[in-house]
Amino acid sequence: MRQSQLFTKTRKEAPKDEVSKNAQLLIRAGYIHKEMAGVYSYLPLGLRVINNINTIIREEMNAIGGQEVFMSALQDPELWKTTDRWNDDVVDVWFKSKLKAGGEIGFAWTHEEMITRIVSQYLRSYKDLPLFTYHIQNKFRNEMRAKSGIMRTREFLMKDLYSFSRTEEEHEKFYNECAEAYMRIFNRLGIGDKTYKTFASGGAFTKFSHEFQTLADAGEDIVYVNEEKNIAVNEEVLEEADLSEFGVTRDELEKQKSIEVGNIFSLGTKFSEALGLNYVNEEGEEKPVIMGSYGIGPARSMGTVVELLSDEKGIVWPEEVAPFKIHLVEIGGDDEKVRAYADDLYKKLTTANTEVLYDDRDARAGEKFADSDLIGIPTRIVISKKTLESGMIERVNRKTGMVDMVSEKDLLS
RNA sequence: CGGGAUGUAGUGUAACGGCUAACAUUCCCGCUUUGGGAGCGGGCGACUCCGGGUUCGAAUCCCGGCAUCCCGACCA
Repeated sequence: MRQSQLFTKTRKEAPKDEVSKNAQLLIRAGYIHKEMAGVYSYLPLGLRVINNINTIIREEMNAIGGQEVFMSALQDPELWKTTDRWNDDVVDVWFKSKLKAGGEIGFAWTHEEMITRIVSQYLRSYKDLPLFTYHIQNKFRNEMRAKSGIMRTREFLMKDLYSFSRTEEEHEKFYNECAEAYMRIFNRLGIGDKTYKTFASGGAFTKFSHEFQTLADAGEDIVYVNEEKNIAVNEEVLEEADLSEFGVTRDELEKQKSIEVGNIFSLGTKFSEALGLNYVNEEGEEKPVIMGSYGIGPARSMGTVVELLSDEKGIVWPEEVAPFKIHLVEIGGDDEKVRAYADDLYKKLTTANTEVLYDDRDARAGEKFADSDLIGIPTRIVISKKTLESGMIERVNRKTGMVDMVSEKDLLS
């Protein structure tokens, strides 16, 4: 798209009420807008990033058999009463409202109850299993304190997948496949080398659950890591008895700050029993379905990428996440030849289906370069009188700062 | 929810209880400039968060509310 038509603009200074690096950079570059504490809107650049992240998540979830649905945000109190999770004393993050017609309504903070009821409408036989459903949708949580920019908000996008299995073995198999898919996702997001599948306490049905923790100074969580052994555990399972199961000792672990970018856990039959989600097995007996729940926050992941990969000049997006692949910057655009060439190149690139942001603004080079660094598109292409005279095109790598000259033909191929 | 702090043009900052609320930036106009947020001139933009109070006089002091941030608690 042409940058002259992009309605957002960059700013030199971040609002004083933003302290976190992710929000400061994302606001300065025009990716997001803060509505109020813990509530952010996504602007054109930001939405493109979120969509890219969601695409990665979808591809990986589909690859392990996930079926995408889209569940409503508005929640039926009666449904939640069956699991005793409507009660404010049990769940303290509810946003609730009254219906004009009478009665109450809730805003979804998770979807176990809803998906279980939906699936129960269709699932009868062992032949229907296993089944994996997921959706990407807004969650609402009435947090006591929002903080850390887009990392901990009251309204946020979440991908949650729910698995339905016949046996523990079947459940375990998918659980592990999903964990592997999660690591592929974080690798593609560019934060894989800092992200650990972390042991956490399990709950009623399994001894352990897992969090995906990305080591970062901005993190709110604490994990204990052994990078060589590729093992991380959270505080809940720091007992020696647990640690010996993982093959580490306490003094081999280093305490580090981290961001929880995902989590997976076994639900056992808690929801299936509460909501009557049973299937008939080969012997004709009715059995409760074994469930699992698997979450990733796309917006929190976006914030984590910014926290980890930005530098003093601005954001540095990984290839797959970036809002555009190429930032085409023309300088000296009052020269008709430069303008015409840049226009033409823009046309060729977009025709070739390359996502390109074209800085066609009537601005000086310094301002354009500063903005380009701040916005953080991986590859910058510079067109100027100089490049025109050389017959080559200047290409700058945002991450490394490396500059090379390429021919138009090589660029387009 | 406990503790602390802060609310002034879009943004960042200033202003002793006292003149028309100042400066920078953004934005608009003109000239100049043109490879790292250029320069000069002119201009637009503020019920100083809201409501009370004290005072001859309040951005400034007091009370209440609201909002935002930080620390803690909390956080499937």
